Amino acid sequence: MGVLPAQVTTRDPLLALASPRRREILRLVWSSERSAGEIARAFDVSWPAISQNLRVLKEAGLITERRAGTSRLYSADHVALKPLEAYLRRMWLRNVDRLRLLAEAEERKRTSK
Amino acid sequence: MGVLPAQVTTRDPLLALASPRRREILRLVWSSERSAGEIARAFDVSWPAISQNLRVLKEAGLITERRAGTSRLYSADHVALKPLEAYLRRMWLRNVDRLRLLAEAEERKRTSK
DNA sequence: AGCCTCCTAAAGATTGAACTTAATTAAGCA
DNA sequence: TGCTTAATTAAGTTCAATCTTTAGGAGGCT
Repeated sequence: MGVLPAQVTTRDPLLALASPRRREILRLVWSSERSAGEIARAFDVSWPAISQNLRVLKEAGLITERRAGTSRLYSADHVALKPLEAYLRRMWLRNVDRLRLLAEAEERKRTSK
Repeated sequence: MGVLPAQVTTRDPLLALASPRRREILRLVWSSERSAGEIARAFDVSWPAISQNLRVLKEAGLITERRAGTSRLYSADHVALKPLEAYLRRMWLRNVDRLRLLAEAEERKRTSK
């Protein structure tokens, strides 16, 4: 008698948050709705890469998607994120992810040449 | 003038929690100290596999290690885990990880033959 | 209709995570 | 010292995550 699930595939929220990239994306849509394009422009990776990450976040139920014309607008789902807010805010205060992303970029540059 | 870090390597706590296996381990040592052997016996994987996971948790600062004779005793670091407790308890109430581990085991069995 | 713009889907490469088995360290005890 | 128990380290394999490039779909304009 259960209601059919809204999402076909469901992902592990903590696995979704394991990626610094996705945490940065989440931070971008934390307090204001943003289009996929806006988000992609904030990073130094390809557009599809961001699109894929947005999907992971969406399937984990951490962000919501809304279509407006040709754009898709994403924003954080604060209801789902409630029990994680304390941790994320603390982490962002220390700018952990920014440092981690920089370190990873450096590492990639170092090993590729 | 900073104090030298107690851990040589430091890991991402959310990355550490991304693994259902490690979350189950964490649950085991949540309210009582347990030896590595005790923990390993609770799972259907090799001993070194558990040892590696314990290290990840330790380097993420989520568990503490104490040596007692030939044993090593692990327990959850509730200070570090404080901002994540709400989420973990909720997840464990729903037994999400147990189901996920079972599903993954099934999947492995299915695809390997 | 045609042609933008915006974005996702598909396919393939590369990297790293999580396991395996085998070897090693370290403590306790005869 | 040598043997046993307890656990990690090392080396190698497999699989999945994340990126890339290329192709496709859907809405809005003229």
